[in-house]
Amino acid sequence: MAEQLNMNGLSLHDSQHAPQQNGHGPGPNGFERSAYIPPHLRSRGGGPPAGMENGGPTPPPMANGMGQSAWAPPQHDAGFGGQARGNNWNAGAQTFTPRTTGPGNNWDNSPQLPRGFDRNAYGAPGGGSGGGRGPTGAGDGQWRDGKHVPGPANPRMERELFGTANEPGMEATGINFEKYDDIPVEASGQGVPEPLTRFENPPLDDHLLSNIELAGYKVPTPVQKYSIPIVMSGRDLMACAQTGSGKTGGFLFPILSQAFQTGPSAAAPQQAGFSRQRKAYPTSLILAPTRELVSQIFDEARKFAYRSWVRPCVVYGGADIGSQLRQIERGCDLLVATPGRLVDLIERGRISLANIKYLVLDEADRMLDMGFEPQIRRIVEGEDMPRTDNRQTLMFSATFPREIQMLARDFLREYVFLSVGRVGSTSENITQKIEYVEDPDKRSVLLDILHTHGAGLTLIFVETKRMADSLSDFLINQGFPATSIHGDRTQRERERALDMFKTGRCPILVATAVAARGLDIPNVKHVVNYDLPTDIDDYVHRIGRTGRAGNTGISTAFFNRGNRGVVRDLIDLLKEANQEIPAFLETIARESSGFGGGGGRGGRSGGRGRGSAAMKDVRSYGGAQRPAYAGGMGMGGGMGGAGYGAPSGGMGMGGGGYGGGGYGNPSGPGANSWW
DNA sequence: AAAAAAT
Repeated sequence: MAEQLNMNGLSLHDSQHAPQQNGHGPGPNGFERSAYIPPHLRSRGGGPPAGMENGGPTPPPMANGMGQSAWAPPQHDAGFGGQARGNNWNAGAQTFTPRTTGPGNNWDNSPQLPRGFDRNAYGAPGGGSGGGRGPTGAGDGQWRDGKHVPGPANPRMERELFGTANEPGMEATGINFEKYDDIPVEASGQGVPEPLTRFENPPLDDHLLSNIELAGYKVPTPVQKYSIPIVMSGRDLMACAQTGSGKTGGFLFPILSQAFQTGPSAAAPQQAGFSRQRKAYPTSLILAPTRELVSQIFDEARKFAYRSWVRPCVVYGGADIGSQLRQIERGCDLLVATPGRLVDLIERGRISLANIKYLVLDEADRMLDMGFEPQIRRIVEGEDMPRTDNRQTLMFSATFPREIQMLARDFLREYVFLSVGRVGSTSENITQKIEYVEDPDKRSVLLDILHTHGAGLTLIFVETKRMADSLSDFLINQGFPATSIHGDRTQRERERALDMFKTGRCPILVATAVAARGLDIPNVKHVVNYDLPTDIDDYVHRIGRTGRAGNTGISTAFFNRGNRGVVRDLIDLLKEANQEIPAFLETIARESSGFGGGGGRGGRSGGRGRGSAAMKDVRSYGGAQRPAYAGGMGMGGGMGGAGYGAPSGGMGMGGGGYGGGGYGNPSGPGANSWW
């Protein structure tokens, strides 16, 4: 049972080994159940606000009616390598992150105290690290006497972490890195460190290097070349990069490298009055918008934390919270989370952010789109997270619209701005076809395609959840091995669908936007945009599910007049990627441009610059406080892939050029919905 | 407009 804490295992097995956590048991959980208040109803009138943010001396014992209680149920895994880890932290004052105060490289890892932080008190409450055999299996090492003592090799674990993942995806061999070398990267800011060229130079931690090798990564991707030295030198980072660029490694490598070398950070001061502290104090927190993405990042973290003292954990909604709680208790140094579930766990008093040294916001623009801003702000600013001076913050976002600039201003400190060109758009690994198909004909055209391109994984994107269901039902009725993934399916169904797809047992997956971004599914042969998205960036993300890592892929999009909103962007994109442009696209583009004085395009340009918003360091245009948004939209100078998106001429023109932009709501604060 | 996410 101590195996499998990977995501899938977590959700698939939870009902088996956690019966009493699910409600009707005696003790804590029965209590939990009856006291449960839905998150969105909490702290509105009624219930006392969580009065323990600052670790006040006498927090109410049941601040939220749950958690924090003294009863501490028996740990069923206690026999498996000791109970709560935490006895090995007497290693002297180690600081986790040398946060250099000035710019420049700092490759020696001499511990420095973060500014204004005195961390000599080593209370090491229950959440600590120690000899326990982490159930994640990823980190079996220890931090002992100021040294990193990696755990023993574990062939079975190696197969699980590195082997099987690579079999279908041929990830371990033959990665075509030439593709990556074409990706332009631009860094700006004060004292930007030199990019590295190889993982070994300047050196990452040896143990990390051995894990990187196990994973089959040979050369850093362009993002990694820049981000690794930036993070290692203690700087904050704002990176405009998309999935597929290797950004997960871009933040995991430097974070883990430093963690391996400097050991656990001091634990937060013990809160008075709590003898059984079951709170975890992670040192790294990674937030991402979707459960699948979080799961994927966690899987990567497990690989690179293999045999180390670092215990990665993952929490997200839709899965049994009980098993996640137990996982956290066994050690939680690097936490990957969706915002909602994390807030929940913080409210339950099970996670403290007081020890965070590294905060990563992945797909930040996506998180804002999904309405996570209040929760993110709460996590970053409204709980016990160290302030910007005492942590390192890395933000990744595909785009850099005003809202993200605001977040960057509030969350980052003297950040380095990194702009990474699109992967895929300029590469010719993907053959993009656009077919004119009226809505009622889509099904039969799809059948033709499936018959023609029989072999290989086919990913079909639709706009709505209902369509995802009905189309997959239809395909199944037609005898195709299809399944679907969308937000109304249960987490278990989602994971199962994804797994069936990845393993090829179900090589046709019908998906909504939930799968459009971030998901790394190796070996997708064909992406079908059954319904085109209204945002060209979504299109780029979707087709980016194929042609990955140097493989070739095909993309087919069904286009009709209902999609004329994206026709301009689509043409530009196809041009840029050296793809054939069907005549009907040009025709419809001409029709549309005469339409209401450009109203069709006005929304995008006059709005808040969604989509391909500038991947540009706004600070050079008047500082981060007042993003000179409409000013410098010249689309990141020299960035590949920046040529499309905003209409030629950029934002500056967009506002004035179109008279008709009645709904153009020119980027006032909070101009969130413009349709 | 749709999707996602804390129950």
